[in-house]
Amino acid sequence: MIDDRDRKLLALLQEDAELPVNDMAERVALSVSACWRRIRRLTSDGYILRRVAILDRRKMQVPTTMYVTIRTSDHSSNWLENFRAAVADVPEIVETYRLTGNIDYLLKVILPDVEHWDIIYKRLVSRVNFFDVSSYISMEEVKSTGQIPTNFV
Amino acid sequence: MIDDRDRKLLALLQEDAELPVNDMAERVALSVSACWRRIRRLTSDGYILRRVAILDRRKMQVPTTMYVTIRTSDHSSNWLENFRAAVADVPEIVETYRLTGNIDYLLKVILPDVEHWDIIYKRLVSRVNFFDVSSYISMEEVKSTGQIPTNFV
DNA sequence: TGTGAAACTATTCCGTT
DNA sequence: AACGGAATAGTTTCACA
Repeated sequence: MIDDRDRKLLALLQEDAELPVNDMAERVALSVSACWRRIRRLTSDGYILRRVAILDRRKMQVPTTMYVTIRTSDHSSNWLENFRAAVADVPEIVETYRLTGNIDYLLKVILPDVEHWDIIYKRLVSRVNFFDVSSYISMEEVKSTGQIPTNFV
Repeated sequence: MIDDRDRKLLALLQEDAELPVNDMAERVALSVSACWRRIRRLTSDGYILRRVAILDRRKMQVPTTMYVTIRTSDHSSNWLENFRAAVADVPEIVETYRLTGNIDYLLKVILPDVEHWDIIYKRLVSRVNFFDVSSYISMEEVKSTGQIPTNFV
């Protein structure tokens, strides 16, 4: 189990994984070694999965976000496997969820521009059959914390 | 502008931001100093925004993902400001996009369990008026790379 | 562009509570 | 079991060739 200090450390690391242990130790009122041991434990216990760099979408020339809802009439495991493989092969599709309700799948797609979706779309439908594919362009990112909630009010 | 080596470095850093410069240098066939200078440039030019820790959702007791579509009949800037503030105040809402088409907003919500959505829902509707709120539970994360595409086939 | 030394950080060790 | 302090090991950073 983790305590409030651990939670605080995890929140800090979610914000900035480059903070020196020294600084983190100060923020949670611990010695460097105690703090370091906690971080090691949180890592080996699997709370911290990895540390990654966040890149600038505009700089990387992929500023466009689209969401795509998918409905299928074929609910066989064969179809799913096929779909899964197709989705895995397209780097522009960064997230895919199977949902409850009248939408079967939701894709998040990251693209250089809206027109590029057509290429991806064609690549998908050439490999998988769909009953319905509806796409929504993101006009504005109102909120985006890459962080999971660590505390609850 | 960035070249193929830069692109490779960025891809590596997106995968694992803890790699020592030494290792990265080997992977792109560069000297440590040359590689280090590239990384510094990529950072100061804003390609690399920051480095963050990725936490385990299950370990953190928030395994549930929901997507919520929102439609409003009030398109005033006042409503938007109100909505934006409400969304900002809820840590469980990790992403919010304004979309084209018949869905106005799409929320991604991270929760301890499905039941918890009711609490969030009540908190939202107490502050903002909605025309329609539809929620979809994620049954399965089919794909999720926290990475933006760095190269195109 | 590369070398190597200085500066900074992470990590381990050990005695204490 | 977990802490703090001190010693050690490893990386990053940068001046200079």
